[in-house]
Amino acid sequence: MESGGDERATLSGSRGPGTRRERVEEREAVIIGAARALFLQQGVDKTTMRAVAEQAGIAEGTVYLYFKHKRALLDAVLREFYVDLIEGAERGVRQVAFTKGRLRFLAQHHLGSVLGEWQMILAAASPERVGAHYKDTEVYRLNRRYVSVFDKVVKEGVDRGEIRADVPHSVVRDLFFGGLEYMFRSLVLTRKREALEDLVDGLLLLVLDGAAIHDRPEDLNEAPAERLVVLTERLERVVARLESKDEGSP
Amino acid sequence: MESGGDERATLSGSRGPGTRRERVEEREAVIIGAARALFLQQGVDKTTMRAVAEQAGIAEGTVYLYFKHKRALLDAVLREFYVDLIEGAERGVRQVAFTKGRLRFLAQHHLGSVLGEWQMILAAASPERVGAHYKDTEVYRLNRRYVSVFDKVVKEGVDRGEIRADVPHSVVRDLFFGGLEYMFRSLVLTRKREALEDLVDGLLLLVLDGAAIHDRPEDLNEAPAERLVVLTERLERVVARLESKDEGSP
DNA sequence: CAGTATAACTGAGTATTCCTCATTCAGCCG
DNA sequence: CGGCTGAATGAGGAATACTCAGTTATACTG
Repeated sequence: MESGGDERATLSGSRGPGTRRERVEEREAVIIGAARALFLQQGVDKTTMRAVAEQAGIAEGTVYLYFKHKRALLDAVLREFYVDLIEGAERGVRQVAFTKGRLRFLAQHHLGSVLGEWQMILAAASPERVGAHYKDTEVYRLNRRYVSVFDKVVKEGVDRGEIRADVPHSVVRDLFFGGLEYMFRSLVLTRKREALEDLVDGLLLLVLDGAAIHDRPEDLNEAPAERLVVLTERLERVVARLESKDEGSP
Repeated sequence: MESGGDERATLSGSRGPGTRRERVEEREAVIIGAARALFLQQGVDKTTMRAVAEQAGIAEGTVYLYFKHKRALLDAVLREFYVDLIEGAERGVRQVAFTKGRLRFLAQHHLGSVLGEWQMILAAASPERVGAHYKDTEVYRLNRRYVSVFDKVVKEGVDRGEIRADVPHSVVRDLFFGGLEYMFRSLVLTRKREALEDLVDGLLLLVLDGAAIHDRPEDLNEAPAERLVVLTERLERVVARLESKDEGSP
């Protein structure tokens, strides 16, 4: 799929920007760029391969020398998109100290990127993506890498005592990214992009503090001994379960 | 689009199941049913109009007498889907008393319905749906009606003092449904459908109580009983972590 | 009941689009 | 300069959404 080898290409290319190999890669990049622009502008479905070729300044058949089908081309575009997204997320997280700030950054970064290129995100989530072989694709792995940036932030937050440990990670993740995706749809629909920061604040407030009202102060001081008893029983049950599981497996 | 009037049709239809009008509507329903089955089974894109016609027992051209294009047919199918969804949601909410229970029902109902017919939900969220004229479509209005069931529950929760009023409604809604959609994707991907109820519990826990830990620094230096409380909370966190790590196998 | 107007239906044909492949082109070596 | 190999081309095949001229079924009238 990725073109034949030709490793013996020398620097002797009198014409063109460099070696044969370099020219091939250059052209691949041109095609991806053309596709990305068109996909973004008019959507994936409405972009014909003819238009991509035209935009790239080559013949239609040539595109198929570089990408087996339209889907492979879309994958390459998605790859570029994800690489940028991941890069930005990792860099930003490194520059912020505490969990809340990191989550705020991730949310803003996600919304900002996605608002610019939402066709990509939708394409990445298109029907076939949910089907059988999705897990074998590179886009899936890229998605995992992106999501893992978030996971790491949460995990560190738990270790620091900033985030509760009794909520399954997968739920936190789904809520965060799912919520973001719906918020971005609302944004696109209402076109009120200036409200982005307020939305992110609302998201954080909700994800961190919840929607319920608790009049807890009394609860906390109520019968500490009772709570310890309950807790001990829970601990014993967990340990028992863990022990029995260890026996069962090698 | 919806066939000519013919309001003067009498009961005199000697053949067929009834009047002309009735037969037309009957056939429309048959087409929608055929399309729904095929869309569900193999996805919208891979379902050809020829296949729909065949399944409905009519010629391909006839389908176009009832639906202007494939998209219109999809809209009709979505309409049916949403009507069922809304009906179920309203009925369930009526039978549950408190906000938390209602939200739990809505989440389970949504996940259950969507797991059965996820192709529909994905189709409803397809790229064009986010574009310019989405707000003019009937699917948009149906979606609003469905979502408004949730909104009403939240609003009542606020009135009763069960739900905080200082979180924007739109954010709660996006978080809830967006989270559900991502959770359902995880479900489809991992195929662990038996975990549905646990997931819903996690969602509610998170949406209602939040992910953050709030310890009160001043408490730390107070009476032993207070410190016991803090200690207990820490223990609880550890237990929860053990328990959640233990999740996944019997 | 025969005749007819009209609604309902049909499927071959059109246009578009993804993709293939026989042919042509361009650069590099002896 | 001649020949060879990889790159590029664009006409053509196949699939599919949609159209329309022709056909059939139905309901109404005399």
